[in-house]
Amino acid sequence: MSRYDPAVIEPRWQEAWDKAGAFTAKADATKPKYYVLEMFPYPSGRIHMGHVRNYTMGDVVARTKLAQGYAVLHPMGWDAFGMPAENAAMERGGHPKDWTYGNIADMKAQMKPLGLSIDWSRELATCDPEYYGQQQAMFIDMMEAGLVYRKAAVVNWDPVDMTVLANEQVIDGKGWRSGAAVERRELTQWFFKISDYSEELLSALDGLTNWPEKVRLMQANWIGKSRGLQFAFDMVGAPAGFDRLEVYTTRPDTLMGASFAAISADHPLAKALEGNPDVAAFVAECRKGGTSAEEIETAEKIGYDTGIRVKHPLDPNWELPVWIANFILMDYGTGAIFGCPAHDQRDFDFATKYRLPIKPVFSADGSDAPLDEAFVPMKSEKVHYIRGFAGEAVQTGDDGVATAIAHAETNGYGKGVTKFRLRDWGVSRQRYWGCPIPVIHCATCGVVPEDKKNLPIELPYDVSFDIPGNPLDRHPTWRDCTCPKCGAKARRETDTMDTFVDSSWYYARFTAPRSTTPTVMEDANYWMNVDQYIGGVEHAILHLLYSRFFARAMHKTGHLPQKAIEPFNALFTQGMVTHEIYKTTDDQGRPVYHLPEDVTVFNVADRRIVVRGNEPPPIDMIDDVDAFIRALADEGLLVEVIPSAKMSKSKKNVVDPMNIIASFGADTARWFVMSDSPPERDVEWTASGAEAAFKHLSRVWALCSRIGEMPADHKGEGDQDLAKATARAIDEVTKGIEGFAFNKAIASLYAFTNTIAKANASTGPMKEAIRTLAKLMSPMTPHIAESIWTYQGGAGLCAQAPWPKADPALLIDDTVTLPIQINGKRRAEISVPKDMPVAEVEKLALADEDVVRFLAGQPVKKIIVVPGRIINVVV
RNA sequence: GCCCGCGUGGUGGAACGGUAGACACAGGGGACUUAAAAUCCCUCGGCUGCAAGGCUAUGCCGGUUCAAAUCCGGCCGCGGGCACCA
Repeated sequence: MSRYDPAVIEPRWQEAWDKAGAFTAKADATKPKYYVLEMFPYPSGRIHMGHVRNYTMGDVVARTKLAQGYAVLHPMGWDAFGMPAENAAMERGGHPKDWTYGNIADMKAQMKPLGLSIDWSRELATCDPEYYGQQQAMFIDMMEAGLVYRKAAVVNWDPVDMTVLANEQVIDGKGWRSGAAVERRELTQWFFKISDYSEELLSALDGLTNWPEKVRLMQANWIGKSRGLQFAFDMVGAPAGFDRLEVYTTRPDTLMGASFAAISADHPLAKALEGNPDVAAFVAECRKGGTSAEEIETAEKIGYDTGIRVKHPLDPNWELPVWIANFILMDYGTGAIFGCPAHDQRDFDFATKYRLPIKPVFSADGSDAPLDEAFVPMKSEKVHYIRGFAGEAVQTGDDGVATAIAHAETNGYGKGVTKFRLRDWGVSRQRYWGCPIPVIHCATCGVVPEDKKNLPIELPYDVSFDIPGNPLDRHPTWRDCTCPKCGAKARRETDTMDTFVDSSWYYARFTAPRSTTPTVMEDANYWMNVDQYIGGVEHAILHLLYSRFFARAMHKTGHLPQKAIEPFNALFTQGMVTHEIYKTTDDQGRPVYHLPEDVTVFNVADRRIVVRGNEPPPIDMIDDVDAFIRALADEGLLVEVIPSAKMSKSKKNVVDPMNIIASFGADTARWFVMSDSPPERDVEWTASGAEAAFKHLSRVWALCSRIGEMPADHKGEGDQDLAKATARAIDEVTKGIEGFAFNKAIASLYAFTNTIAKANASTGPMKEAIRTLAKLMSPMTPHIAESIWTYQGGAGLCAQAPWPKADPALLIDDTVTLPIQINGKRRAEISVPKDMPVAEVEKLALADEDVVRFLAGQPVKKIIVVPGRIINVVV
């Protein structure tokens, strides 16, 4: 066997797999199916290490399941609509379509050398009319099913560019291009009625037992079910038609601590008061800045006293002022609240600022002392009500709320209401590079869905990006059309869909990617659901929640079977790939970042030093390390190392996977991203780690050569030990892969490799062991595994060979070593037969000479024996 | 501001509530070599001890338990999300 040369073997095996059609998904009634999917990429043009990690994880699962006898579906596609394509067109000219398809070709060319077991015949791109035409058909179906409507909603408005901005394009409250102060402006927009499914999307989370607990929690909090009291204040001094002010509160037990009422700047009452120039100015002030919750909630809290008063529901003589406040959201509840500063920090800050009363309703011990900050214990905690009006004086917050609601209902001033924080999904985007909303505006018929036979409504190619705004708006021949209902001249909707719509059903499309309907029931029935979905935790809420909603909508409109309404049986959220950042400073003190390949890292006397360039300075004969470092700094060579962060172009802490593949091969890149770090955690890319991975693969290669050259009749003593080690490796690697503990699987493979290298066994068992090693490595490093497999006489392709099974008899040891603790500290250990009864183990433990010495005659109070685990003696 | 997560040697990490540091990287020492690279062997949390060993140690403080990195409460630090980034 020659030298390990990935550049030679990797293309050869990739070709062999292609030729064998090894990864083409084929429905097979005789096999169980397995659908593994990684979140599809946005075609930025370059793959990065995060992609390599994500797709390698999916590939490990897919290859293992294939070996275990499943019919595997492992597809790949492109989340191809979105802003970057338009930005590229604006910055560099060119067309979003050309840019996108060029990027897809580039990225595919970079993914191919990784040797992923992808069925490329199912490839799809969301920007392809074949895909988005079906999405338009479903939009129309959803309109007919009552899941789509229009309403006014606020957007970020750039008053200089006269264009809508994405939250990302609002920086410090200003438009990213114009620099103008952004305003919130209302626009009529299209919405999906995801709120129809609030309760169901929440309760169904309980069934997602193979999802990370944290993702389910985040989704539950996002949906935000709450039980509270809705009631109306009688108003004094309000404009005509505003007799009562509806408010919703989740803490009705704090009603006696009310010190003011506050309404959103978007509240109808605020609008009615805008005749007053002071109010108008204040409301305008509130509308400054972007629409994001982060911006609104971190903005300084400001308020305006309207002069209107409301009467407290429990005391008609008690009046509270009505304020307009910038931190009240119109989207949640009724857009109006009562403020209880004693038990809500935000209200506390507001009350302090505007000198409003702060009256505690309850306290920990029943005292009525003034507060320095809001007292907000958990609702499950018991508190002393000083100003309670319902239920016990000492009760939990939960009970306080329940009795307050009951009190309100009995006395007729309010009622218990369940509300959700989840808002309907606004899908309108005033942008070109997205799926056109298939709707027509007709002067006589109103808003009419396009006739399905006219689908797809394709994006026109002849558009320009030289002026801001949506090019579709100023494209007359595309925009002008005829009404499908009455045939009169009409206008096409120029909004396109949120790209989250595209990614909310691609998993279903993969089951029949070329069909002329969105899905084909037979295929969806066979392949759905996705058995294992893998992607970044940053998608924990929006993408996954939208997909769960969309699957339900697709079921309602006949595009998915009932069983697919929860499309992802198991979810795994992987961590990011990070790298340390190398920084120097230029003459003006501005930071300059350096690519990892443009610096040199070395050690001098236990000090890790990084310098610019590819050559380390001469380091022999250094006796004063500090002086040496100072000298480097004076020459401007010394590089500052900033701790690892997510790889990003702006910080230049990126490693191009293509460079790694070019120097070490795909197997090394794959092995490294799967080793060391647990997959859910961030992994730091280190050059030394990649080299170590390559070294290890070379060692395995050399070991394979050595075994191949063993004389056929060699006999060794260690056959049984090797058989046991093999069984253990099979067991541990299988469990590691199935439990998404790839790092542990790889640790077992290191140990197994070391065992084989040191083993003194006969030739046959040695060959058997290394073939098993190759098969166990093959999900991670498929190419080298094929070479070893073939060299050692394995039948057919390693990729298609069955997964090995561990002989259970070989996994059990006859004797176990039990540590003995005295008062919880490990003091000794004994070796006992694995089935020894507890009483005998106790006797043996107490007779142990170390134990006797430590006990020094003290009486034993208690002895705890955890069979097969540990013994603890308590004195 | 709100929601969620994470924190273990010089580094990445391992550890059904049960021997903290598996497996690696880096470092140190040695073998081979004219030399270097490669390879192989030994060592490797800290303090202490000739040694056997002892003490100490999982961000910080407190609690539950025979036993806590793990469970509970509080704090600190870092990261993700916050509805028009994908």
